Amino acid sequence: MPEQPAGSRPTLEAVAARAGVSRATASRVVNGGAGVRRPLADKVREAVEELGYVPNHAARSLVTRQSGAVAVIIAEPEFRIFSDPFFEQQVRGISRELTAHDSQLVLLWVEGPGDYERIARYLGGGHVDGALAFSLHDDDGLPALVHRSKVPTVYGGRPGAGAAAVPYVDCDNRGGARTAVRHLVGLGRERVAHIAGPRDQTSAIDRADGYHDVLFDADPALTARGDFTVDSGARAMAQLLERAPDLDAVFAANDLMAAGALRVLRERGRRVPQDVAVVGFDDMVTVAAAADPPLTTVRQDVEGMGRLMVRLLMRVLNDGGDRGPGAPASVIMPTELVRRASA
Amino acid sequence: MPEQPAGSRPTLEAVAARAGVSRATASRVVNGGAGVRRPLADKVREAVEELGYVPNHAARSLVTRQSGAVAVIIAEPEFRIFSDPFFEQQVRGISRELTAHDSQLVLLWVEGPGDYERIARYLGGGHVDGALAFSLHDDDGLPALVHRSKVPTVYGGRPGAGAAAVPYVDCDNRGGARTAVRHLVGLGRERVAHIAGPRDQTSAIDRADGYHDVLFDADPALTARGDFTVDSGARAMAQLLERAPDLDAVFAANDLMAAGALRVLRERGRRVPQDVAVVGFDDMVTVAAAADPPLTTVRQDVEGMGRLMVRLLMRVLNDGGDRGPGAPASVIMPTELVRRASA
DNA sequence: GTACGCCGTGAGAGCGCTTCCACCCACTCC
DNA sequence: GGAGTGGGTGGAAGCGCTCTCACGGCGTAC
Repeated sequence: MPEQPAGSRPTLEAVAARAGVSRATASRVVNGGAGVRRPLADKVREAVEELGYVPNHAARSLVTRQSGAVAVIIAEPEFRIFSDPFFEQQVRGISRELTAHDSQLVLLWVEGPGDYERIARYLGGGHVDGALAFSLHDDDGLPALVHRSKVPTVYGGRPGAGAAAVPYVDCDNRGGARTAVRHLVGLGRERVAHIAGPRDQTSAIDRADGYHDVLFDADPALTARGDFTVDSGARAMAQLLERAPDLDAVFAANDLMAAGALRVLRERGRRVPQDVAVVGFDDMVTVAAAADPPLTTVRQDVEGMGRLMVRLLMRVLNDGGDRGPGAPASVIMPTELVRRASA
Repeated sequence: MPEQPAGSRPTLEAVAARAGVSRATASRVVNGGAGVRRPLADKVREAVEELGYVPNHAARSLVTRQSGAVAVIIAEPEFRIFSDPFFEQQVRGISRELTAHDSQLVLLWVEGPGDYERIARYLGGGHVDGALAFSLHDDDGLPALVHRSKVPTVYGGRPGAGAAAVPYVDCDNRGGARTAVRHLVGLGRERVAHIAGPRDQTSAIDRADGYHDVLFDADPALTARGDFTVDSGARAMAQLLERAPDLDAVFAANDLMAAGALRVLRERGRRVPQDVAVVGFDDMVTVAAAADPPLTTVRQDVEGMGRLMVRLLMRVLNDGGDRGPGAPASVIMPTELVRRASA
């Protein structure tokens, strides 16, 4: 039965009094108990239990100068955000790992460049110990801004060439693309087309590079560009069909565009996979498995990437500013080809 | 050119010194400046600017006993989380509105019932001023737990009968369903089937109720149940076709199940909408518009619901514990029928 | 011309916690 | 047996902020 003054939570002071020790000792026990003799420590823990003591985060944070929170900066352009469970899985991974590190997740949703000022102020305000951000377009100003705020940050996805050398976590876009294209070639396809993503996104670039790694002398007519949306995939497919009616396979830089391609192929009477084999990328749950026919695609462990981002950040945070053995290396995660009916 | 001791951020003290006023006055200006004469206030603001002063949140929070943060509790079962941009939009709306209220968004991802303990401790710890949660299944223990923590909370989605009377924001599931079914009837359809959602989710129940509002004497053979996934929709459709081969329309309780239904109808050679008209619910971007044929569906303003949740919470927070004119009423938002090709 | 009141300002206490430092008490070593 | 050592403990100083309260100066009313 707690016996503090009603309406307010018990303080360390109260715990100390009840345990018959000083506040200093009580504090030590609450924070792990190193250097406190057993019987005393037990008495304190008992008092904590009885009083239902929960440390006041603000007070602790005030003196330790640590917030115990990490900002997750979301700045995806709308078209991607709304149509992509990707984000969700990644945040889930981040959340899980953060919990394991006793840290809180503060979500910062960026409403376009006009909002950067606010983000900068927030980060500069010392509300969070570190930040996790996602790389977008090459010309985005966010990374520079985050960098200036001095808050340790780890990126999801390889930042564009413009950005400074920052730790990031990405999947092996290029290798995954190679696997996809090799699979198509292994199926005996001889005219493998590529529906590429936006020029200014590293994931799209890397996937296109993977395509060219395998098909280094590919006919330029076999490549069309989309913007990662279903419609753009459909348009690209239509273009390709016009430019190269003899194509017998398509590697799309993501599942959404592959779905668009599938639609156009069906409309034009091309059978998948008999006439044209199709491979996507991402293994987006709602899209790939639900497509008709179900999509063969390249899977990446998005949740795992989220977790890894947190681990990397924690390492940076623990190394402190001492720059340890250099900034922690970035991590590239493997991908996996998921075979379904489309190729 | 800031002139504080290197490495540490300027404090109010520094601002006050530079402006030649007391810390108290500086504080007043920083917090709106009420009751401070113009010239002094200007001097303080100038000092703030020059020093690049940002208030220390922990210190402020320690004395005001307010965190300026709101928890968003996510506890969806996996199947839904992964396949539903719903969550994303809602969080986006919440984030936007929270920003407008100068509050931070702390994301609490619940990893199943075993994780409730942690959530309770966090909420009880006074880290947040309020919470936003989503109602799930009737038998979920979370609402009770949140309620016990005394943290003011607003729900997204009408909580089940078991929950106490809590403020919530929901869309007009029942009315939307009525509109959908009336549309089908208006098209001249005479055998309108329903693919219902899980029994223990209020949204599914309300949508089924809407169906029965219009078709109060509907043939029970015309209703099959799914669990809001694509596959379950397909299974339900197959069942319906078997039980009532003469059906000429289907109202599915969500778009995912409608997509599953579409697939089965196509496989069985039923033309949509000529033979069977199909209406979904939610207007899920990736699903409804991308379906073949594009899905006629009921749209709800998910982002708007998110924003409303925040406004409701802010009202509760501002009314304080004084219980004002009773707990704020819940809000039901209108829905809208989006006509595409499937009906 | 004096008394009263009010508004604007500053001094200072204190929010709950961590942590430095001094102290004390074994215990060991000469 | 006395001095030195070291680990365990408590006292107390802040961390940076808000807010109460006392004070001083000016305006108004009598």
